[in-house]
Amino acid sequence: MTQSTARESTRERLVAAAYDLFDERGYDATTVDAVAERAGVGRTTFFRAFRSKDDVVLPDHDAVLARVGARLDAVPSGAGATAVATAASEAAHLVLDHYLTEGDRARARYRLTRTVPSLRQREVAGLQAYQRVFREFFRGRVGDGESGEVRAEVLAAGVVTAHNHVLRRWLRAEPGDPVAALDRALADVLRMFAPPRPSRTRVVVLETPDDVDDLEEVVRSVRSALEP
Amino acid sequence: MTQSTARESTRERLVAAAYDLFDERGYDATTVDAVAERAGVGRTTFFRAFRSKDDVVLPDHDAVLARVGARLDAVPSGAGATAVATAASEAAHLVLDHYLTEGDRARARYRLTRTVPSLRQREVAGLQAYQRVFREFFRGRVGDGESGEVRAEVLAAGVVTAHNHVLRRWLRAEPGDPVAALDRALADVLRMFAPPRPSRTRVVVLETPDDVDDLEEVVRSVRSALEP
DNA sequence: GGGTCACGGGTACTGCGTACCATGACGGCA
DNA sequence: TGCCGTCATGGTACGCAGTACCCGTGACCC
Repeated sequence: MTQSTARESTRERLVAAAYDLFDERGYDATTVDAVAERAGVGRTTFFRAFRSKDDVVLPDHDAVLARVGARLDAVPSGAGATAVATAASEAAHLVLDHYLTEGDRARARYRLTRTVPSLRQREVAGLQAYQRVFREFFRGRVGDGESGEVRAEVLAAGVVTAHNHVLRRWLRAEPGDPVAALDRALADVLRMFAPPRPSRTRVVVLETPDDVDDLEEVVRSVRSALEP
Repeated sequence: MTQSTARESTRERLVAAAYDLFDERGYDATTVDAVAERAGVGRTTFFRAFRSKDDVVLPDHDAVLARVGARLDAVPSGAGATAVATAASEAAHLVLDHYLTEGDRARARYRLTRTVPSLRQREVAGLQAYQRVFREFFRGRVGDGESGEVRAEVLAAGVVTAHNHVLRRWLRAEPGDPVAALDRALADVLRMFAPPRPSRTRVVVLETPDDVDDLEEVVRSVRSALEP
């Protein structure tokens, strides 16, 4: 084995361990130490393979952003939701080549050539699920001291990340209905990015009389939410 | 003195100490301990006044996000590109006004007299990538019945991104006049949220005879739009 | 055999953010 | 006047991300 192959193996083991733990405990509850321990390597090795914990989910981030932006730039003004969803899907697929390892890439290419049409149909509806992912991600993180880069790039990278994770699980060829597998993977993504603690804080803007009426509804909902 | 006033005073002292230290050492080199010490309060008090170190320069974050959402919710589903773009621009300016008021106050009090590390190149490139992504997200959702919540989510991400970018650029000011650097950063953000150029692409559905009649009208309007 | 080099491991450190507990000031109350 | 609840504050300890530095190991070359 050459050195580069050995390093790739270590990196792959870290990725597998990380995603396993993300599935089990969620992203925030997964520590770097746990990832390194499960991968059977030291903590230092982890930070040599990845610049940060986020880097496991968002490798080579800048290149990804550039490619996504270039693909989206090709969408003409006034295009409908389907065109945008297709572009997002294609952009995500575009970066899969950058994300997946050699072995996964071969499998991905093989499967995508046969299943991309149906996948795209699925994506058009699935984009709304991704929006939920983003919403949940933001709810738990915006303004809570997360680094600015994470906040800034969630929108652009979130779709790629979710897509990546979904396809990564999907391409593992789970037996059974692939659509059901995709749904399970999506559920895993939602759980992975769920906020650590549900917020009991509600922000209400009062500018019009209707806002006051809405406030009463908010009060009721909060009150009921606080009931055991 | 009431308690709320005393707490406000503490908060103000913390803000003053923080910007003092940001001025002297830069944002990253300023620790929370140093801010608390200079303000003459304990570390715990700092985290009671601000949820995080970022919160010192990103105050009232949730409220601002709510205002953005409220503004965008006022746009009816199916509104045209101009209405959405206008709402987005107004919401962006609303947020920027809020934050830049804080910034102006601090800027008036504390001059950035020291040169701190210059803006990293990847941040400059990143802003352009965000610009494309956000614009495309908006463009794809215009008129397709998406809820205002989705638009709010997207623009909130953009606003947070943009504002954070401005502040980072400011706090890590480039060599030269910090005020001019801030103005340039602001100009970038405002340009980022400027309404996109009017589309020259029209999607026409032909299902009834009336549609054909409409096509002629479309042709005329496009033709006139193409006139200089 | 010895030197080099890439890689992994270990250790200690800084800093952010949280949890928990003690304290002292303030105000109500008997 | 003295007791007591409340609350802002401060101190301490902890967890975790990320960095710096040093050391061990094994492959490779001269």
